[in-house]
Amino acid sequence: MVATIKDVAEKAGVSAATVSRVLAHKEGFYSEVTARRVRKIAASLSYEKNTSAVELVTQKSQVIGVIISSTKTNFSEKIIDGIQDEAIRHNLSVIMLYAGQNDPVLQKRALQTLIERAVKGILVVAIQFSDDNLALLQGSQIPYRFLSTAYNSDKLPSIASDDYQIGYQAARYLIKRGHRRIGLVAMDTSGYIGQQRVSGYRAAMTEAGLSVKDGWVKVGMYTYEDGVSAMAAFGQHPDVTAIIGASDLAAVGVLNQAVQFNLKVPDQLAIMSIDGTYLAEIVRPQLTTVTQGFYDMGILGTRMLLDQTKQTTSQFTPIKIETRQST
Amino acid sequence: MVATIKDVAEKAGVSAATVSRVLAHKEGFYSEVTARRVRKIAASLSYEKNTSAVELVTQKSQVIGVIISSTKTNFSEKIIDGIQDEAIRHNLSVIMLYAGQNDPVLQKRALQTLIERAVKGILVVAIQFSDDNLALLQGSQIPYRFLSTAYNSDKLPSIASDDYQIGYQAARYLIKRGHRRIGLVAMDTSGYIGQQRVSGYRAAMTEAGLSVKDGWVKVGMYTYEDGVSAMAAFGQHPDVTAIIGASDLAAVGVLNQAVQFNLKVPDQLAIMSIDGTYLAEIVRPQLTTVTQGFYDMGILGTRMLLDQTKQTTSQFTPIKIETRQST
DNA sequence: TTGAAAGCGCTAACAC
DNA sequence: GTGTTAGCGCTTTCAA
Repeated sequence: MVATIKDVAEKAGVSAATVSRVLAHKEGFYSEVTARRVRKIAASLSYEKNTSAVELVTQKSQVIGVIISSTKTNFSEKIIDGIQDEAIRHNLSVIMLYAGQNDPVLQKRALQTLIERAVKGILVVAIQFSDDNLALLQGSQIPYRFLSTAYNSDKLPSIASDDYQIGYQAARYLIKRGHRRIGLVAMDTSGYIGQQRVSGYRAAMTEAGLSVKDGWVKVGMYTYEDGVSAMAAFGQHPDVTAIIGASDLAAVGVLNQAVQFNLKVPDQLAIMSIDGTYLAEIVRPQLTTVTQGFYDMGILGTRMLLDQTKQTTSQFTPIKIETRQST
Repeated sequence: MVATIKDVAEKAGVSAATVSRVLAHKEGFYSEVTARRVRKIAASLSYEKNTSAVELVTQKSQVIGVIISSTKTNFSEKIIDGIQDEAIRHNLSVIMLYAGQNDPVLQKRALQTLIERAVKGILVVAIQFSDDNLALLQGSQIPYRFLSTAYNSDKLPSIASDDYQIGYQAARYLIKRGHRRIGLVAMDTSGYIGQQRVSGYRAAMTEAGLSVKDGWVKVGMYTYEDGVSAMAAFGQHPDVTAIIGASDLAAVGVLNQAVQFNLKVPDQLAIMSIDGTYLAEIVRPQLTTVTQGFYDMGILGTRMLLDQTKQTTSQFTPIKIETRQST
């Protein structure tokens, strides 16, 4: 059997309360002498606090839960780094749960695990919840925040990039460089993010007096394969001179297929991507990107979770364009 | 306030015991009529079980904990997929905790979080624990298993690739293709894995009557940058005709630096990598790899965690060589 | 088929 | 400084 606080108390010749106080560092509630004895015995017994009991009686937890998708786009890592770093600063533990990309059952499972544990807050990374899971989350009384998933309404607190601006800035950047025929590929236009980006892109085109031909916008799910097949659809002699990939991975797909077609990048075809993960830097040519502030999303999200007063305010983290070799 | 079992019981006009039985699906302990009423009221109150209380009283948990490193080599993802899939099959929840790569403090923090929660089992992925953390884990009475981290001794249950074989097979593959001067790069020889791989590599060389020159083995920490600088150290006119990278990422570093030197891959320099993640397939030329069975490690690790009888048996998952364009 | 009661391990008044 | 006591929300005998 695992040692309990009682075992320690008994062996140390004190009450459980005293042990509790010593182990919780409640300064000034015990003498150094007892403290030392208690600590020694606790260690010798391999005593570990039973968190279930602690949380049950204190009615609070020092844990924040993060729900992430097992997505193939790889930016979550940076968001998580941000969350971790900020959580450590506040002396909180972070537990992460996987939920499939668009699987309501897995989402619910992850969510429920967190709610039942009454975590201090929930961060949902890059996942769009189904309606009933959203209701479950909202009914739970637990502070939450969506990272990198803007919902259509401002009623849901989220931290993300301004996806309209992403589309707009990317297109504008290419237009400024002389491109007039620009493709946008692998975007999931069934979601808000994709819709916003396409809108931004269209706005930039229109603003420059350019029209968008049918076929220039190719939808997908941000994957590598979507990039490949989009480029394949454009063919060996694409009628665009530049393509924006919906993610770094998708852009690499475009790039590889373009090379396959013997197209010189960036001379015959410019490629730009969205995200700005390490991938953009390790492929050749390196990809010019609209880089998102993922790390900051993690930091900010964690901070806001703890600051109840700001619960419903959504926020954008800044984006920036990093010029590399592909444009 | 959040609704408790008592609230539900009261409103349903039954005892807490009955509510508990209904909600835990203890067949045959209640009538369908009460069950229906209880369920309806529970839902209307947004009642959620308090897991702390459940675990406190039942003394067990349906959760397995996974400790992962925030490493830059990116294979953990597949291991985690395996863990998830197998866990779902057993109706278990999985929570993941980050621990820095080699930071005993973060390791301890993660470990403690898990131990205090009395999880059903702990899986440690790609992390080498410090001695005291190892002691902490072993003293906890919780089943555990190391994935992709073989320890020097067979006393610690682990599931990993046979790293000696990885080094041996990789070198042998290249030797068979006619290479006689082969480099090995970015391996961390302060750890067991790196040591084993180097031994295997040396054995294959010796077996073929080849000697290993000073400078052919360059150490590192499996990173992209290590690959780059190793290749830089070999220079524009390397005295090897093939290089084995310690990870896919490291091999990409080698590749990029080689291309920078205007070396044709694979004609002037063959490159091979270890891991076999998606990276190897999306770079050009695609990398020939010693592919590890990461997904299977996850599956197997989870399964063995639950099967106490096999607790201390270590096991290897098979490796295979996938020929691609870089050799 | 249901209820009463005990108790899991811990913390936090409150008393001394 | 330290002990006593009550009770967090739940499950599980035991009794009815």
